[in-house]
Amino acid sequence: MTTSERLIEATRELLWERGYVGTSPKAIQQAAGAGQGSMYHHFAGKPDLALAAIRRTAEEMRATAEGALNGGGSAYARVEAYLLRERAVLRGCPVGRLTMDPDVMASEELRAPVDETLDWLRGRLAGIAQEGLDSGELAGPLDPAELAATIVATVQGGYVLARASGSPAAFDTAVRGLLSLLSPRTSRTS
Amino acid sequence: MTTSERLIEATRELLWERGYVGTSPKAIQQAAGAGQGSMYHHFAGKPDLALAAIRRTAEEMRATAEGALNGGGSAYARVEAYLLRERAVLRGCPVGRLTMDPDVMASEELRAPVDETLDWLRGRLAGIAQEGLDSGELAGPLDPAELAATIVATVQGGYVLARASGSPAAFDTAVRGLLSLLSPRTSRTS
DNA sequence: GTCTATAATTAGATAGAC
DNA sequence: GTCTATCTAATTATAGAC
Repeated sequence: MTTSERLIEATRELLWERGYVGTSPKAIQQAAGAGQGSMYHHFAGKPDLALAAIRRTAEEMRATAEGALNGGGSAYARVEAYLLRERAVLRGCPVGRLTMDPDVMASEELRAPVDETLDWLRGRLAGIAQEGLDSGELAGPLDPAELAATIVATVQGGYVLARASGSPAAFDTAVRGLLSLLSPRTSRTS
Repeated sequence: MTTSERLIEATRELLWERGYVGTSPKAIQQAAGAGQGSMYHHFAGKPDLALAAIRRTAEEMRATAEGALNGGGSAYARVEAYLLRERAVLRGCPVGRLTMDPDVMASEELRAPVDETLDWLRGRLAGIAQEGLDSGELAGPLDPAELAATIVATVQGGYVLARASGSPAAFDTAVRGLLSLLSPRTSRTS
């Protein structure tokens, strides 16, 4: 792996673990096994390096989500596959956690990949929800965009609950609750 | 307000805005209008002051939630009141955001109030969900604890979506989606 | 209780040799 | 491309006068 690659990968790990504010150039250099001069040769500074790292992480998250969402089956089955896919729950979402980073949110450039990724995910899920409504698998009145936002929010919030309690169980519990609400297999009408 | 009070309040604001890692003693002192000696006289250091601030914020969040949840009406109405209560959405949850702070999560003492608050909230909502199930307002099979976790997760994740997009709208969208799923007023059976 | 030194360490770079 | 100074400011305190 090239030095530039190692710097980006080290930054990705540290951003995930400690966030932007909590990640120092020195820590990046040590994790990457690169000197100061090397880092500043390849990147203009911490924001520039973070941008490269965030873009790559965003791309990876998108690819991972797409892998679960295009697996075929009913709309419900695809959403379920997305919700139940394996996750490093206690590490949190490497993209979503950046929204709690003041310096990332303050930078138009750094926030853009975060926004675009979550926005893409919502759109993708809304499309699937729409299919479910069209086929009658999901019975309205339900708004596809609202459902999609609820699904993404449950996942992002599931990470919060899991980290707070120190156990992945809380994430799973939230997801199971959502799946019960979405489940087309059982009547829940009062 | 006493100096000690001003230090705690300033710390609460800064923890909400910038997190623990992003908040320096100097910034706290300036915001509180207190000198270094003053801060270290009243508190042992940054962790000690943060603990006082986090405990107070946790207590406040609990009181605010309780205010919405004990408003009377049906189970659905109380959950709705909680979900639709006014929030500084773009600021995020002052308790939930701490779960993304590595130094807070690494400290048993600092994490405890965060864990306890979200745990209390889940329990409180589970009780209300149970009432809804008992009265037939909500039709099973739904697990009260799962529903509660989904509700809290949707709120916590709603903050993430809102901050990512730079607009409170995403929070509202996620909440409306959840309310539609919970709504007892309409048949959604396939 | 509050204030002003003082200080070791880190943050975030720049400069220039190799 | 990488390395070793060098640099200014911030971080997180401690010491001791007032």
